[in-house]
Amino acid sequence: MASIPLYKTQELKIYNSITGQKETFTPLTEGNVGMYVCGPTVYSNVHLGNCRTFISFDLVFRYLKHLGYKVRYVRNITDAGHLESDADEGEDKVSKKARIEQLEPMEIVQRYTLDFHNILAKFNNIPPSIEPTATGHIVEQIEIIKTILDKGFAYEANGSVYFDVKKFNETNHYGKLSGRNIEELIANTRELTAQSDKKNPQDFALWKKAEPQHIMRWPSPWSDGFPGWHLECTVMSTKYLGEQFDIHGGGMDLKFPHHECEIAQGEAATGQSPVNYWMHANMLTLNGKKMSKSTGNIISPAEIFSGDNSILSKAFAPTVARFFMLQAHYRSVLDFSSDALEASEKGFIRLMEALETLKSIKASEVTNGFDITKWVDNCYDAMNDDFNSPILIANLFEAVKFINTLKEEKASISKEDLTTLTEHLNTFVFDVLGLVNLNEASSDTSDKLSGTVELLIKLRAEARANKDFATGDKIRDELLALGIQLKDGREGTTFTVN
RNA sequence: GGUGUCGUGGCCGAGUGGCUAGGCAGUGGUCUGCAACACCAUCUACAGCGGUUCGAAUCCGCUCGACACCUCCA
Repeated sequence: MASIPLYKTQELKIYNSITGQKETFTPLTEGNVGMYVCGPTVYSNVHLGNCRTFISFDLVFRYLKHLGYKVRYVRNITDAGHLESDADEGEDKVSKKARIEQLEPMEIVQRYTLDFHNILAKFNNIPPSIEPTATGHIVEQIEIIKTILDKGFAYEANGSVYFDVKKFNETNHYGKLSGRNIEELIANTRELTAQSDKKNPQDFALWKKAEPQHIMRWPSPWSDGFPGWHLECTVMSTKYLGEQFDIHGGGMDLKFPHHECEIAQGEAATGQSPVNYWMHANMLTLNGKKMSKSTGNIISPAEIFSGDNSILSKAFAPTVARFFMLQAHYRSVLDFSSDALEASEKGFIRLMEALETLKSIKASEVTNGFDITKWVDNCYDAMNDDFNSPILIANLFEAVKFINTLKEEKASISKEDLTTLTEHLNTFVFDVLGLVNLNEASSDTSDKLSGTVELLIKLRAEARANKDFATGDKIRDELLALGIQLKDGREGTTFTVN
């Protein structure tokens, strides 16, 4: 791994959603980072929009690790299906799916947890350090409800326990993360239905009494029921990272009410705000609208990999989709389209080919045509500026241009600089961005393949030497039709497989 | 209706008070037996209208438009 310039490691800035500013990152414990990211509710297949968020935080995880931090990354699995709406009636999403598919709720959970892991692995995400489940932490959730009740920030009503937002707001600020105030919320919330147990519409459930038909239920001091959605993240983040920790991430759509409620719960239980840096990843859109399970405006990773969707012109490798996403900043909305993905794929291939080319570059006495030190600085500056992967990638393409110029022998590089360039380029491409070289992925068959193609290249070279261009072109064109492209250079002919 | 974000060239997407983002596509060259690849050069920009400023696409105001949240969602 490439060494990090010492003066660069202390310059990381993170955009903190709660202050709306980029702040210099200072962890609570020097050298260590605690990071929590809200995971999925596992009641259906993960879609590409979900994946973008987890790829964004995978980038954060990878870069923090690259900077030398010891990172504990906690990401939950929500397997206690929560209600489909805030109304008191309503079906639990996991139970509903279980009923429809005639399965046990935990079979649903298992199926979609496996899908989630499988897809994220295809995108080359590094698994989190701890991946706790909501149902595995019912006891802890009951305990924290007791604490919040003791502190007077919650009340029991008819077997359910609700967080008293109005009471909390007397001493704290409910709405500090999402920039709201309670008067505004009251003015914009519909009236409670007559049968609600809540004192105020803004109150949210910490514990819900289960209706008789509700399958997923646990005993508690208040009723047989299930915990509120916001509570699990409070419990699992603080259990594994402490009452206060460094980074809390999640999708932009979780900012309100989910993360707002987490802050309220944490402050109510401990008197301290739980999180130092809030990070929110922006949405992936399709046709200009947010991808969303409930509206069905989604495309699945499996469809990307197979090309099996009418909006796709072809299939795309997971790493190409990842590269496409990393070409946009994580806080920007990114619109998905087949054209955009194709453009990314071409750029990605050019990047990978330059990495291959670099392996055969010979060092000279001096470097001419490129400032390696400045380039390394630029790469770190990009990532230190709130994980700006698009700028990093732009810098990588500057290196690509230089490498191709070296190949043409129109520039030169010293031995030392060649080492620096190679190490840093590989580090940024593979370790930090988490991209995968497609040619190396299928190394099993590649020996036989390359042997075969080398033979054809030799035959073509003989034909061309004899001015038999028809045969030479036939070999070239038919290989191209198979996805194998021959490249004639001054050192002979090479090939790439698409 | 409330809150917030944004509107960049053919497409995708960065960034910025004066200094080329980058990728894809296009055009003209170099290379080649012809190509492809690569390289060099190059053309399309900062929604509109005002204001601040020596200077704004970048700051401020207004208008128009888009999106997100205010109900489950990454």
